[in-house]
Amino acid sequence: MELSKNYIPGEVELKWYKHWVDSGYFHSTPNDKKAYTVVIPPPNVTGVLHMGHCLNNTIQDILVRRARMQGFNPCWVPGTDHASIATEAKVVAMLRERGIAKSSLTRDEFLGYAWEWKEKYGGIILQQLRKMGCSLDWERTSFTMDPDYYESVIKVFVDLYKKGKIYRGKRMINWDVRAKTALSDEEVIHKEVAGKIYHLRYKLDLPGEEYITIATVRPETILGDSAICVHPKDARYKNLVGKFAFVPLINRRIPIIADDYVEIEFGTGALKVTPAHDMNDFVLGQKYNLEVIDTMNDDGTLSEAAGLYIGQDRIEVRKIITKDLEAAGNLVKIEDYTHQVGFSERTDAIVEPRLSLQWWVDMKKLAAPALEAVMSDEISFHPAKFKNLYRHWMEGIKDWCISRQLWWGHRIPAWYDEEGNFYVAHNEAEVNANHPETKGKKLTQDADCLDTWFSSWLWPFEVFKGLSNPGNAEVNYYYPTSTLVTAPEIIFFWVARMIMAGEEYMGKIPFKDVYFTGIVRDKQGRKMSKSLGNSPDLLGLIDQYGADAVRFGIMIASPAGNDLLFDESTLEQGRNFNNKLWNATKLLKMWEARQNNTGEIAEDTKFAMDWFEAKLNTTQIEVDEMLKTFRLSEALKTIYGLIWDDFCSWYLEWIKPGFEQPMHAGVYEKTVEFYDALLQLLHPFMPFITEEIHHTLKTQSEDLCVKLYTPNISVNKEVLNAGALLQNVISTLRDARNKNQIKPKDAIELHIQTTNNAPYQSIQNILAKQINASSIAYTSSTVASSIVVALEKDKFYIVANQAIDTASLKENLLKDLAHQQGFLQSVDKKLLNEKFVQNAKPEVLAIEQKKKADALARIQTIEESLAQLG
RNA sequence: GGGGGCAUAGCUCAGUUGGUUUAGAGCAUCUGCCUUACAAGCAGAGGGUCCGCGGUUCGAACCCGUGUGCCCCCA
Repeated sequence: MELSKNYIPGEVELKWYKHWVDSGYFHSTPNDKKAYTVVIPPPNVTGVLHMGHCLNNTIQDILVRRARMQGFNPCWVPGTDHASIATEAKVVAMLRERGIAKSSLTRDEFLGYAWEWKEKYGGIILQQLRKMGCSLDWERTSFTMDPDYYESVIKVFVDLYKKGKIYRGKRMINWDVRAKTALSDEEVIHKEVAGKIYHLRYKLDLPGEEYITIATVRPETILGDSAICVHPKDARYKNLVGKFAFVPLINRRIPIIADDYVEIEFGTGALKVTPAHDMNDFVLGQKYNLEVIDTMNDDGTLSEAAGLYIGQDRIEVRKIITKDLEAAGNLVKIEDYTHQVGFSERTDAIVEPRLSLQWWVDMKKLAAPALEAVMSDEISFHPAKFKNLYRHWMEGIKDWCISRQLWWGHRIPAWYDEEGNFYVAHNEAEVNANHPETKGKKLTQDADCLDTWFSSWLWPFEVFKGLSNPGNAEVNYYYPTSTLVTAPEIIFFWVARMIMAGEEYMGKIPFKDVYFTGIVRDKQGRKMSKSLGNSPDLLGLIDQYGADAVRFGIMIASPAGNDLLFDESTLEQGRNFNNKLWNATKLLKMWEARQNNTGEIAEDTKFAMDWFEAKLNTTQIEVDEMLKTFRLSEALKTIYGLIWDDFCSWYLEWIKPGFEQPMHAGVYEKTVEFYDALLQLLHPFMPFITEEIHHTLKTQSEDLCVKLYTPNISVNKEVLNAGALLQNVISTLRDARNKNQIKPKDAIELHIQTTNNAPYQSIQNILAKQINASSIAYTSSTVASSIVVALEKDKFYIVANQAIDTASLKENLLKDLAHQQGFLQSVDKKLLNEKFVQNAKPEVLAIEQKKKADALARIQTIEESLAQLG
């Protein structure tokens, strides 16, 4: 078989992915093996694959493929999230392009368009995951708005309401006065605006004409003031705390309170507190039990509660009230002031903070067991540093606002009668059944949807219908899942809440390990984002480098627990690695065609085989350990080094027959076995090329994808050390050749002066081949006219047909000598320190003594060599 | 404002309970090689105030304090 010059990934990837899926390798059903379950963090249904997904899903695929090869029954569940806000925004934008306003549609008409959109674009991201090689069980593809899933979300809402864990309450939200809807933070665009800051004085409730002056950018909101706040350490106001002041124009008497929230330096250091119209003021209001006076209607005009200017728009009122304040003598001064103002993404109206009735989940009780699960390591976080963060958040947890003023999502199962009473139930019929007084009355369902995360927190069990079909065989088998791989920024949004839901509804934690990936940044460390345009086109990269190379590139640059600085050069490194693997394959195929079965295997070839076997075994153990502790990047680096350096650069060169010489069949067979083992180790990281080469090497009875992996745990340490010595000698002698400008083609004669010939004799042929020596001899005395090299306690004399550069030889030896002497000094410093000798552990002492002996021996060797040079 | 994290070679990172030959790897750089698998390669080399300061200890990259710089989350 003729193999191409370079490895070409495209067709190979398509071929094997299809084969794996057709063979049913990715589909799991419960059996007597141990389950290894992973649920994908469901990407937004309208999303397209970006670098974050690439990293996240590569990691999951590595874990899942590895589990498959270890004999688990792995199940990796794919799916998508309906992503209410993001999707609704896209649908609204699409409609706008077609000239259709959302406000002109009924709810059902709008949802019709949304579903149409979902059907059209919803599958794209799942197709892209196939290109990456992800071994997902496609027969289990789930969606957070599948009919069963939808029902389960409603069920959970009703259940939590019944348990008293869901309630209705007022909350500060971003209000769009034009669209008359709440906005999520993501929908508010902050712009810098040149405005004014107004200094206003409030008369104090004290004898005489005393005032306190505050600064505000929104003077019209003073009508909703319920306190003035100063910093407790502010000397100017210390004696006013606990006194009262009057709101100008309406003369409401409000307290002066102290809180270190106030910045002393800002404005006058006195803050007017308007709990109904400012986020931070609302918090202060709750803390100090202040009155909440909502002075604004939903269209931005002032309400009855304002007392003045009722029905006029707040922007107009700002102008009028300024004049009235001036007339009343309350206006101290107006200054120019540039500040951030929020605008509605959709209507461009200035967003007003406003109180609104919302649905809430009472988190305190849900959080307690979820906190305990992580603190006790029942669930392990990797890296563990996220435990602290998690604890801090869970201990100060706030209630969760779950209602959203959107149509795309799970509609809140609450019905209102015309008197404003509300009833929570699965459907209207159930409301009537539970509350007979509602029969015949007009009931209206709550118009809002639930927060997307209120459905995603059920993901780990509802993908197995754990709620819609409780106790079914699948959920019993696959739940709890094994490992969750996700981004740290959703530790609270998603991870914490899944733990709560798991405990609440399954009575069990949802996963045992959570691996937090880093954030993908560009070379300059900037987060990848659409607006910066620094997000590369992933599919383009796969086309250019191949999926394996992309997986390699992203993993090699992902230190565990750190962000990933994406740089295309690592993909290039991945492509080069593909090519290296390909070339090694070509070499083996060449040897296969030129085998010879006669005669004994040479001593040094046997040594090479023993050495590589030991190296392979010991590295497999290391890699296992790294993968167990989720150090995936290190594991890949280790495998990369094992293949490139140990296997290709050392081992293959050591066993390589002379020019046009045959390869011993026994050696060939063993080498193919080694290579296959390497491919297997690498397979979870680079599945396509490894499968391809596995089958190129020879006719296989099974695919690598499902081949069981059993590492050999016995390691021959002695042969490992002998190999390391050989490598060291080869490198040192090659260096000496280089430094003396001996051309690679020129052969040398080598004389070794040592007290122990044995270690060299078994590897003599390898040594000769690797340093291009025509002969190797042993000597007990110095060799004249040679290049002398000192290594460990031995000396090597290189005789070459070449003038010897004594000066540079001497320089090298002197440098080495200085180093050894410095080292000896540092060891002596310890050994001559009585306290060290008294306190150090005996084994540490022994090590230091050995270091000293070694250093002395080496110094002697170097000095002898120097003496010889004269 | 509250909380968390990080700082080791030009870059990205390892460095386990403080002692493992006066700190290791990959990439990049430099030198020499078109050597019969591979120039997308081979062989070799250089490169460090372990962020600053102070402390604990016989001994600190590692532990403690402090300063500086960067990053993230929440409001």
